[in-house]
Amino acid sequence: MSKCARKKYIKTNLRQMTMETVESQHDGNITASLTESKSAHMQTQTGQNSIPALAQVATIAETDESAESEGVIDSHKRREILSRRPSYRKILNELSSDVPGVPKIEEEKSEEEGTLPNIATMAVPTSIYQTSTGQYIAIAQGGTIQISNPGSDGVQGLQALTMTNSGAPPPGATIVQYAAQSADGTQQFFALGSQVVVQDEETELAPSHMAAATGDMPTYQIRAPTAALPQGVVMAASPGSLHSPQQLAEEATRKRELRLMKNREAAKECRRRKKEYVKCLESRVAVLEVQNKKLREELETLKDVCSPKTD
DNA sequence: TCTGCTCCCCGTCAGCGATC
DNA sequence: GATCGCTGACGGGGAGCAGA
Repeated sequence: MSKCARKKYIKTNLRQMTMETVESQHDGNITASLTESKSAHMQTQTGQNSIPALAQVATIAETDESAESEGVIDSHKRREILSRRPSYRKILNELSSDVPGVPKIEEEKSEEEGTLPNIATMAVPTSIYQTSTGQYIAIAQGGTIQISNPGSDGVQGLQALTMTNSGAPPPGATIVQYAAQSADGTQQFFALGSQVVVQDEETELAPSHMAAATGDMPTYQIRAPTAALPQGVVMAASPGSLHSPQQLAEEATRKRELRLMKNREAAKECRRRKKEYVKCLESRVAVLEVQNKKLREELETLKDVCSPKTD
């Protein structure tokens, strides 16, 4: 079995174990199964195959080749099970409602709702981008660009937010390069062609991390000297206006790029939630272990008190 | 220094459920 | 029924580490 295949097979088995764990949680057997799962997971992370849980997986993976084919056969069934699994947020919130002290994952107020009411009318279908440092850049109607720093780290040096189309990009495709902080302290966008996005005059010039701290977000304007509409923004063509096959192809490419971009962001968010979920479960395990220990001690104490003394 | 392994992160695809 | 968001699965790449 190749390294990659073995790795995936182990992953799959671990995942199956985790799934059983989650299901058993819903049945109320939280502590034991969770602990098992956690230990299995942690053991795998450390690569120590002498520990029982991993040894079990390793045995499956390395000595029982027939299990692999069975695993392939069962993959559809497993997939069916997995596909019905509720989201992490859902599971966590269910757990939270059962047990006080477990923080809930907040329903995210989407940036679209909160800060960008006009996004729906914008040409760029997804108007919120995130830089590699977590900054959110939103393009609002009229070419206004908003930058939001979720953290307090501020922006150091040059960052690039580049959106390109794989293959041959259609004319008009958005290419945005974001220079977060230039040497002279100003912030600029470089959009398609030679357009420069400059800070809105009405906005007070403030460091981005300050803006994040105060909630004030600087706004930016795409300066397009020759066009009424900012050319760095891809305007959505109405279906009726698409005639030639080339235009249709461009539209399809644009849609695909948009979908990929959205999915990319969704995957990031999903992974973030998953991490949060796992952290929460781990902290719960810790709490329950302490609780369990206390109860055992209490039991022993009661036993000592109640049992008749023997010589 | 090189090689192999493991872990982690990311982008993409596929499939499902929810919503319109 | 179409669209959208979410998430598991998959494959790739980089970083760190241990052994040759």
